Amino acid sequence: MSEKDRNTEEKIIQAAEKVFIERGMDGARMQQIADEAGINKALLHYYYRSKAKLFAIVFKTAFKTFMPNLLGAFKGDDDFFTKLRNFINTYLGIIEKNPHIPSFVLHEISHESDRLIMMLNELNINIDFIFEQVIDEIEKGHIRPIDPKHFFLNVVSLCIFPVVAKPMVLGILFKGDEKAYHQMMGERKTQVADFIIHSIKI
Amino acid sequence: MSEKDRNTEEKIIQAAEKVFIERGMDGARMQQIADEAGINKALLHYYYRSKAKLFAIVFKTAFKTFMPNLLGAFKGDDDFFTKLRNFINTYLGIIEKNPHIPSFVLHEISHESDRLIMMLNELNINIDFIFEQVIDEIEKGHIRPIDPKHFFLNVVSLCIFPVVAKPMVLGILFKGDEKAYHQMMGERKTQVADFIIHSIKI
DNA sequence: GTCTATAAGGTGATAGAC
DNA sequence: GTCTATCACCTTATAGAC
Repeated sequence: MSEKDRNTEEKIIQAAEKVFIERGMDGARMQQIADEAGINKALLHYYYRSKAKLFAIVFKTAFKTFMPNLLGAFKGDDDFFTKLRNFINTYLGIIEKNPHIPSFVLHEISHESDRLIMMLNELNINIDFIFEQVIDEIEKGHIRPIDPKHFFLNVVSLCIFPVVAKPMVLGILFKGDEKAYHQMMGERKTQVADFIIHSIKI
Repeated sequence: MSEKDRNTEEKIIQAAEKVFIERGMDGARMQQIADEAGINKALLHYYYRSKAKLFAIVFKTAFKTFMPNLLGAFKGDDDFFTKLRNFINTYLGIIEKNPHIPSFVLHEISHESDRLIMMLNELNINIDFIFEQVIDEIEKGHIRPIDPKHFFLNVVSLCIFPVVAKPMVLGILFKGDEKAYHQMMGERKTQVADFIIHSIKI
């Protein structure tokens, strides 16, 4: 594969990412992707046979970003609360750098539960060990009794929702003030962790 | 307006709601809406001139469902915690009955922040009085110090996210078991309220 | 590998008969 | 009001020259 090829491939993927994430599969246009990449439609099909194939590549990458292997934060011998803070810090950091990924993934996957199940199997995600840690902490009397599934769902909800609903949050909570919104999002790492820990710590 | 008109109009709107909410503006097809309504495309355009106009009607209704006037839960003389529980109960109840509305609204609005701002102005939403109540409760020593905006955002996140991310939650937390997912969602009213109140109550 | 031109099929919207 | 037929346009995808 020549240098030129790699550059063009790269340019196409980057353009495709931008357009697909901005407009979704149905709203995206091959023409716009070509324009964004500085080439023409024919070349797009030369490299990636169809819109569907190109989308699949973009989606897969986005999915891995949305669902990174950050469960590692819960491995190791740290204090449970430390691990929790690490998880939240890492995840909010990723989301901060890729703020449009969550809504893209959630929207596109809402019609295609089959693909989701395949991807989940592929990534071999298993979070049972987190549930076990929660139960362990309850038994040790470190945290109050709480259903581990609700607990985990709460953590993730508090991290992801504010970016998925950015337009609403921006409009209602900040009356359109982008700067205020970003400042609030910056505070979120500590705010979310504090909120959760206050809720569960005995 | 004759009885027949009203029935056809009604049928069209219901069909449009189903298709638009399922596939989004870009993914929806007038043909599918016509089929769903048991009529043909021409009649669709006879009643509602264009796809855009029909979509606007559906979206507006969905938006009002997504953002109902449930701030009323925070008015009145009840205990703050009672009001909070009422808010969560009411909102989760609405979401339970319209589980596809949130992701539809959030997705469609992500490209059209102009329309959003207009709608928000139209609905004249003002939640400052909730922030004041939070500050009041802090000063009275009923709840710990917390930024009211973060607090409110947390409440809403915990309510909405689990339905927006249903496919993910279903796949990861419940390995595809729909029944288990619905049972969990049923527990959510008390779980969310308890989680929040544990976090803020002194 | 990259381009222009064009095919092939779909989609929103309208004309016109009933 | 409701239908069939059709237009005009758009979009993906390919053919073929360079």
